[in-house]
Amino acid sequence: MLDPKEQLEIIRRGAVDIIEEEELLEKLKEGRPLKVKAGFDPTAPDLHLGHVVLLKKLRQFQDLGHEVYVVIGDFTATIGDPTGRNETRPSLSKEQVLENAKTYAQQAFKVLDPSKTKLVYNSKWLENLSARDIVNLTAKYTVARMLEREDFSKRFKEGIPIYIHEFLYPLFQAYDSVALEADVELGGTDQLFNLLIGRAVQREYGQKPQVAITMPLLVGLDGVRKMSKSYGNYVGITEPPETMFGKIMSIPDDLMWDWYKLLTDYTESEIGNFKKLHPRDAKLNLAYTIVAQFHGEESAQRAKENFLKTFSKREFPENAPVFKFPAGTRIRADELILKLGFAPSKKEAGRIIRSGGFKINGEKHTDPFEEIEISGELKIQVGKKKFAKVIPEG
RNA sequence: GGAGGGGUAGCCAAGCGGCCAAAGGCAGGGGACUGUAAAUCCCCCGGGCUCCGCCCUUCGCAGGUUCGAAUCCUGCCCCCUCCA
Repeated sequence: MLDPKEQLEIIRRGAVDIIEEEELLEKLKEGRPLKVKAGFDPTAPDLHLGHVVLLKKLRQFQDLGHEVYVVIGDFTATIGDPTGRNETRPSLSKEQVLENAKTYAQQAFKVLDPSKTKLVYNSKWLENLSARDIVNLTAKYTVARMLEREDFSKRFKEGIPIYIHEFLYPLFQAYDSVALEADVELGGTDQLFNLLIGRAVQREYGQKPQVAITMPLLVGLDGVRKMSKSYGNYVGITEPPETMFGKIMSIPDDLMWDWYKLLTDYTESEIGNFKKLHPRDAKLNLAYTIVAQFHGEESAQRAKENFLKTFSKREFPENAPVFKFPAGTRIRADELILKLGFAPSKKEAGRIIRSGGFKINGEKHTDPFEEIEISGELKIQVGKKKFAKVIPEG
């Protein structure tokens, strides 16, 4: 194992807060593998680059010889984290949660080392708490302290309802730490409060408090809000290389340095060098690097070439999805677009066509009612990003 | 339990008997420009109809009054504020 100070150095990289660093150093000096915990909400079954920031840090811990506990919040998922906006989160069925958890693990192992990862479900211990246990747990924390949490206090002031069960969420998360006797808990900066409650509650249960480490929240494709599936500004880690590449290329320039820092292993000075490049080239490299992490160098290379051809040289992408229609089919333009799934309604398809966003074999067609005959291969383009090959069959 | 305020499209928010598929903003889509960046400009943004017009469904829910309702009345549900 590395020297504690060197370990600390690595751990500190990219982290926003380590509470308390002294304590962490102490724990590291004990020379044992630390129990490092991070929770994941299995409500949506897909991990995105936002999660990767955390996963990468966990991976570092593993590489330093520590033990990572991925806590699937299958129980807490049914409560819903009080983020304020997703209040009516549907509670998921058990099967659904397990299903999601499986995908989660699978995806998480693209970053984590499976042999050093313990996958645990918090229903295992939370489900068996009695009313008395819960009362005991809730007696460990005060309403005043709970209201310190920013979104609670804000909602409280603005008169937006706060349900009592929402107070339970952080307490249960804290209890996870008690159950696991966690040494360290990792989370996004939005988790700081919950992580701190974990410390307080562990102390109450006679345990040494965990060290809370927060990582920056990755800003999503829009360059404004944190990456989140519900904002649609995310890059899923299982998305095909081409899609990933394209999405990354569309982020605002300013954002790319954050991404470099949080999603790649480049050093500060290397990143500094990229800043001297044309922003487009720096971004191409970013996209390449990230895609390579999940799909390998080869796919990344292909995705890059595909990108350059399609968007710089405006060539039709050879790997466009293929749709087969019976030979000689005659279909109206707007209906075709709808069939290809490139518009949510015929009306919308019509609008796109009228405004010039529809091309067949590179030629604009602006009449939504045009009858298109499918006799040979047609290269269809809708908007800038949607491509399909339509070929006759039979 | 009492008094008052409010529920409008993905979100915010006008409208308060006809000209309302419903102003404006944001988000989103298409086009121009370009580096699928940003900024800017133009167009669009409930659905259907071969569509410069017509039809259907929408303004918390259910009824009612009207030739005509998002707008008025009744009941119900939900939210907020103050008081208890």
